Amino acid sequence: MSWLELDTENCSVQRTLDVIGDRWSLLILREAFNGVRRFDDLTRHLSVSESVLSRRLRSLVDAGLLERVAYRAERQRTRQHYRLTDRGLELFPVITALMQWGDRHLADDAGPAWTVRHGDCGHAVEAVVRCTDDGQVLTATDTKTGPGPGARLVSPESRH
Amino acid sequence: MSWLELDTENCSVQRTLDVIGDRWSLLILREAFNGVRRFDDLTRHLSVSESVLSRRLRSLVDAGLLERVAYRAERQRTRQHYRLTDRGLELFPVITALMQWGDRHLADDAGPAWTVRHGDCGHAVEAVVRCTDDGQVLTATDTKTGPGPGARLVSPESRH
DNA sequence: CAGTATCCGGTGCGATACTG
DNA sequence: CAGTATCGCACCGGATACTG
Repeated sequence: MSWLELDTENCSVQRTLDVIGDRWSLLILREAFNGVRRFDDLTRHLSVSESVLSRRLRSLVDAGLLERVAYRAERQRTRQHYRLTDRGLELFPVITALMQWGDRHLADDAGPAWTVRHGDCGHAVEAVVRCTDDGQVLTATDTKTGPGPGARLVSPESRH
Repeated sequence: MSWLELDTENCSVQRTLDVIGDRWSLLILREAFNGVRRFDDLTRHLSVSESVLSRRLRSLVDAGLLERVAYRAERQRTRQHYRLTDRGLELFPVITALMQWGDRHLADDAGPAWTVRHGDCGHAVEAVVRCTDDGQVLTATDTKTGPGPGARLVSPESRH
């Protein structure tokens, strides 16, 4: 028996997708990364109905990715916005990797609609997988996948 | 008017999600990265019905992420498997970033079920966003987002 | 401005049965 | 082993109306 027979029910990819794997969450988060954080701005930027946006925002707040904050600009009335938490900010590589793949494979002839640049120097950014030791950029074939400490076997009843 | 009023319909995140943003595609691809590539192995590893798996595989083949290949091991009969294309392999940062986030925020006490390591040296890998110039690892707040060559305005009728 | 409540419809999914 | 065909249902999302 190889590790290929390990269960994937507790896989982190699956668990993450259970939180943000629906049709709207990642798009809402992308807007939040871009600075669009108010309810009505989100309804304009995403063509999403108010009721759906409301539900998604609540689930993202419940999951600890966004927090609802009241704020008041100088001499203006109080408004609400949804701010990324640290937990939410850590999804930056996910969003960037999705964007990068789309830029490379699905962009218009004109090019991508958005660019993300390093604030300090203005150069483009890239999402990569690296070795934590020497920092070398790795492709899938440079890596080996194996069971981790939480590994479980594929349940017997699903085997023939 | 700021670039916050730019349209996001042609956003690369959205386009990518249109291809792999459903409930199963990324899990199928994760299995493919792990070396699980035959139809019946996939049905055991993912608790997905055969009809759904069939449809998802076809859409992934149509999108050019997988290719269906017949092969024959020594003295065995011909079998089929679904192999990642170059295009599919380039989703490695997406899968890795999702897994990393789940490892950090949603794992069991026991730890994650899987680990991905650099084949040469055995050290763990990480998904990061870097500056293409100096290679510095960046968080969301280190970056600036702006319109790219394919940018479009938010359509007037959706504004008030 | 910032939502909630309600209803309704389509799509995707799962179960089951069947084929080469 | 590697799928396809069919069907029913649940859920998600859209539209609309309404509230503080």
